[in-house]
Amino acid sequence: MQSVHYELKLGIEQRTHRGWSTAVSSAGPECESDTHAATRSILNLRRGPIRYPRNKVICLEGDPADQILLVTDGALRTCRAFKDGRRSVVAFHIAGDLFGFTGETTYSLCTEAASSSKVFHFSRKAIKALAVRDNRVACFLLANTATELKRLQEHAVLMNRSAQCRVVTFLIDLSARLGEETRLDLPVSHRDIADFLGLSIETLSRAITELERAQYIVRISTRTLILKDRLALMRIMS
Amino acid sequence: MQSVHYELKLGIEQRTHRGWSTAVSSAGPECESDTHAATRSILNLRRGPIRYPRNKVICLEGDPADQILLVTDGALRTCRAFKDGRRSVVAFHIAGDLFGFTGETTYSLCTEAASSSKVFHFSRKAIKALAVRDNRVACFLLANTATELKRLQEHAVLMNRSAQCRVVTFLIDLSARLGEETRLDLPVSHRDIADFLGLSIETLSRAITELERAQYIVRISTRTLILKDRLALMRIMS
DNA sequence: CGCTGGGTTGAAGTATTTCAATGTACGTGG
DNA sequence: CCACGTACATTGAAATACTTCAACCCAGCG
Repeated sequence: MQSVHYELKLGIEQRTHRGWSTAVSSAGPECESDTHAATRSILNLRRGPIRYPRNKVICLEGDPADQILLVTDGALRTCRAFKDGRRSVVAFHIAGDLFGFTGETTYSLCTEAASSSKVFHFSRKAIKALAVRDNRVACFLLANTATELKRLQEHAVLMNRSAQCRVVTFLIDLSARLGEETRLDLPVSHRDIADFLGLSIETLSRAITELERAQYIVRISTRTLILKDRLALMRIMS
Repeated sequence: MQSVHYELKLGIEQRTHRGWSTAVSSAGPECESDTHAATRSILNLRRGPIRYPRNKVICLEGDPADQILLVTDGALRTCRAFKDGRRSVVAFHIAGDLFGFTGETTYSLCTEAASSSKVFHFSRKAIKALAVRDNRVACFLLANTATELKRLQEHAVLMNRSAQCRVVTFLIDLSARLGEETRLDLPVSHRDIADFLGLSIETLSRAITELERAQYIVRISTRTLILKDRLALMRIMS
């Protein structure tokens, strides 16, 4: 295995990419001084990286929740499928995101590769044991879970808003997470985005078309957009 | 101040009520053995209880996030209001719920009393300091945050479903949280529920009327329902 | 070359919202 | 105790945002 540099991310601005080395998200200034040590301890427990092709199921709903994941490349989705063929995507996880911590003994959601991805696996038991010994680790996990919580709260807020607003917010948000101001390479399909935003793919498509017609964005291809007029987009988010 | 018994809740089933003594939610079996000690440590830091009348703002969006709340009576809502007069309710917090932990330095949501409520306040700094010294506390906070996360995930899933399904799920869910099988005393207004479910009050009202017409529930008053046919309700949740 | 999966676009259908009117509970003051 | 006002809830009819259905396009790939 090649030597690896782990870069610490304390804010989206500081995200950097170097090979497949990855940044681990940290929330707030809570344990700032100790975050580095905590991530290092955790990373020592890593297994992988394992490579998953697009649409590969990583954790199934109902499986024992015995692992925690760190995405180093690509994008994962946590979702639930219904009998009628519909599906909800609850969250996307991109490079740098550590997730999968839960109080439950089994996963209540399914985790799949939304695009070809690389993932570190951690034994939940081992991390838990580490957290009990070392409260920098516990604090780190707490901060991480708080970040996930915050993101989901914003998502909940978003769900009461119009299709146009949801789409724009998603695009701006994703561009921030990816650390790209203007060029946006969608790491997930329209289907995934639609299921995430609670819209049909058609409405999503139409919303994007509308944004292009208004000259706020430009479509290079279906998967890459240029956010041309961020101010106007922000205004739509209102 | 009267002597108080704090009852530990490890599952909804075990919830009990005795005077204003309260149960503190704990998520999963993670730190099971230590939860009691952790809650005791935390509770030593309590200030209050403070009584809030309905609609009283407790934390404003943008305020420094320097406290954590434990509801002992009534119900709170965390929400965000928009310029156009609309509002999203992100979560309800009822007796036994500890919340407000965040990685951010300021609150991103507003917390208000959804009904007349009693609340313990904790200094976030003090709790944080405690967590750093005592990792049972850190684990407890982690478990608690994980519970909040889980609840929000389920809510996200719910938002892609029909109005009828959302309403039924809300009712069943709330009855479980309140520990009442059949009789459901709504601790929040229809307005609040509608904003929580992303529906108009009219659709909410119609959905409930529909359930009554189908004989699945009975309306004692606008604020108290009898869940008559849980099986049928479950079927609608599908 | 044609197939397949994903994306776009238009027209028709539908669930939910909005608007408007009526009803009901609750607290206040006479 | 009743009258009154206000806030909340219900119900119907009209409007609409979004979905569904269907056709078409387009890129990647065997």
